[in-house]
Amino acid sequence: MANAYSTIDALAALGDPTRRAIFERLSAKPSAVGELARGLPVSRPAVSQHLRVLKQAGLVRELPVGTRRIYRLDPRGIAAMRDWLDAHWAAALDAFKDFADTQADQEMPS
Amino acid sequence: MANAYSTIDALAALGDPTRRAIFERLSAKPSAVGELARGLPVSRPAVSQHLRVLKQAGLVRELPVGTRRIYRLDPRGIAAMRDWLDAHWAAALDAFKDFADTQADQEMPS
DNA sequence: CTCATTAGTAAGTCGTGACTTACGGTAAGT
DNA sequence: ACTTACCGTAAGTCACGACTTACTAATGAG
Repeated sequence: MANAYSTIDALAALGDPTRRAIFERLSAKPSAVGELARGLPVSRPAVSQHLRVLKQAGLVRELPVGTRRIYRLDPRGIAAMRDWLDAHWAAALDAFKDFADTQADQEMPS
Repeated sequence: MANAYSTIDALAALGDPTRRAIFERLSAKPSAVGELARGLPVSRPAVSQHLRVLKQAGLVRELPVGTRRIYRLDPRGIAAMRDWLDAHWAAALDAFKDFADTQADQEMPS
């Protein structure tokens, strides 16, 4: 089943600051692993491991070109996260409305 | 400065699975700490600590009622995350377009 | 056919943070 | 005033994961 753009994995992946940095750099420009590592305070293998996590989370796609692997963001993973956020945002608004009504009922029973 | 609805903190906060569970329960219904803990596989102090992180991330608001503290989601924190995602999503699309053009130029120089 | 460049993997270290139990503090009920 | 219920904080433990330094593999150039 590998990855199905599950928001769960995406949020866990972006929980790490280094992965967020990689994510932001890729949003500005698709890049190879070494290129990313040169602009970050971690080693190249570390970047490689982070990219694997991001890929499994459905946030990143890779395409090999020669001996290099160009990584770019996967809009589908981002869209899945946004849908998840929107759903809970809407649910929270509804739930708070019900909650407020209940409170009002308790304080003004009639 | 406390919290300013920074997406950075919000993503880090939702990176933890227990905090995501709390977040989802609060989206369905504002709840007190003990009520949340009763439905989760962790102790009440653990829930308390998670709620503090969520609050500092701008994702949650609390209102004291008697000896209890009712927690509910803060739409502003969610909106900040969504804006961040949308910005990077748009940037990624533009960057990929430029990237594709560059690739085409390199393969068909004229 | 080397040699150089790029990148993923293995193995091991180490700090962080997610948990626990114990405690103190506040509000409501009797 | 005493008890009960609810909650945050302190302190300490422990596992996980984010790093590192090897090593191996694959592609391109000379």
